[in-house]
Amino acid sequence: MNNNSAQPESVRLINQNLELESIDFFVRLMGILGMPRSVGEIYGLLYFSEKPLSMNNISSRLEISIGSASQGLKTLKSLKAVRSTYIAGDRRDHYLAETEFRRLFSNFIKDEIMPHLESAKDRISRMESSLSKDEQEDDFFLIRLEKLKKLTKTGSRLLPTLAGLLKL
Amino acid sequence: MNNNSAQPESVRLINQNLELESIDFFVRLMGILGMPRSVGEIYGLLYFSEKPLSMNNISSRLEISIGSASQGLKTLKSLKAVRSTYIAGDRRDHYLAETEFRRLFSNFIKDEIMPHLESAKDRISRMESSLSKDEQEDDFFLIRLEKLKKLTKTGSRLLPTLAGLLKL
DNA sequence: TGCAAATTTCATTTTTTTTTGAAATGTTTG
DNA sequence: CAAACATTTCAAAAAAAAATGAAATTTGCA
Repeated sequence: MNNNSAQPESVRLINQNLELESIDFFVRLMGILGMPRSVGEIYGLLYFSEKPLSMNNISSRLEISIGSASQGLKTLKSLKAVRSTYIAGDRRDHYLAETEFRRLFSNFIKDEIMPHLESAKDRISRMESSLSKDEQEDDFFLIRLEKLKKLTKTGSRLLPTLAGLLKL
Repeated sequence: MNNNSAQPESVRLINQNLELESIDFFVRLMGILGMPRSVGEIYGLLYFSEKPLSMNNISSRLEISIGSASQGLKTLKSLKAVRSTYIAGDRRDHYLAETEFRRLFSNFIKDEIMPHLESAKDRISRMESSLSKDEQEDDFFLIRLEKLKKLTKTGSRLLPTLAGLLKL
């Protein structure tokens, strides 16, 4: 069943080890960010690929289904971690890794974290309005609410700044 | 007297709404950090509890198994997000939320992120030594490796600092 | 010390997430 | 325009993660 028959493009020699280490590296990194394995695999493969790869090529090299490849590329595109490139005489899309981690993280924060922080603010408002008369006098509750507000405020200020600090 | 079923301690009125919003809040926050739901539930419950709660109390109020409660408290203890308190005349442990988010995040970074960064460094070394003669001359590979090194270096510098910036 | 309550552990079950694969849809070009 | 290829979508299968619950262990006190 080792029939990966049609590999039309790139019969170049590839540094198998580098590729495997890269995939491993990014599977873990993406894992920390809560992304599925396939997303890390695809990015890791593209990261050290000099030429753009087609979806088919990606899916056969990584031995993942084209469904997974399509889904994973969609995720990576939405994070702008990957971009597609035109290749003359080939109607397929070809993908390249975007290697500016700063932008990558900044998109991640914007897409995956900030929406939570926004809704957290509403939730805190609801907490405040649910306080009974007694609780409104009780420092215990007031202090804890204050801490939550500071947390979300500091978060919304700090996180978008954070990516900027990555001068990569 | 069988005290499994009833709540022996604290028959005080509890602000049900506040509690639910708090649990919701922390389930999501912990979720971002990759923690299971039960961990967020426990912390959310403790966060607005004026008195320390026993494990049994926690598990029955949240309707989770004591196994889950034990496991979740273990995680929270290891992050120092929770501490146990002695209560006279009661041999059970009682838990309180630790509300200094700064320390909480700093422990999270130390326990959950830094180890990955450490092993990333080894992985990058392996990548370097796997480069062929040709690749060692090829800027493409050298630049990408350089970027990975900068990423891990900046990460190990920035992340531990980050928690410190949270003046909460 | 011995016993019972409290807690931890961990094999099993349940739930959630991810992947697959095939059908539907979209796209290019002969 | 149609047929050939390329991509997306999504129900179902597979895999991974979390929760359960009961047995094992630990702890405190009578």
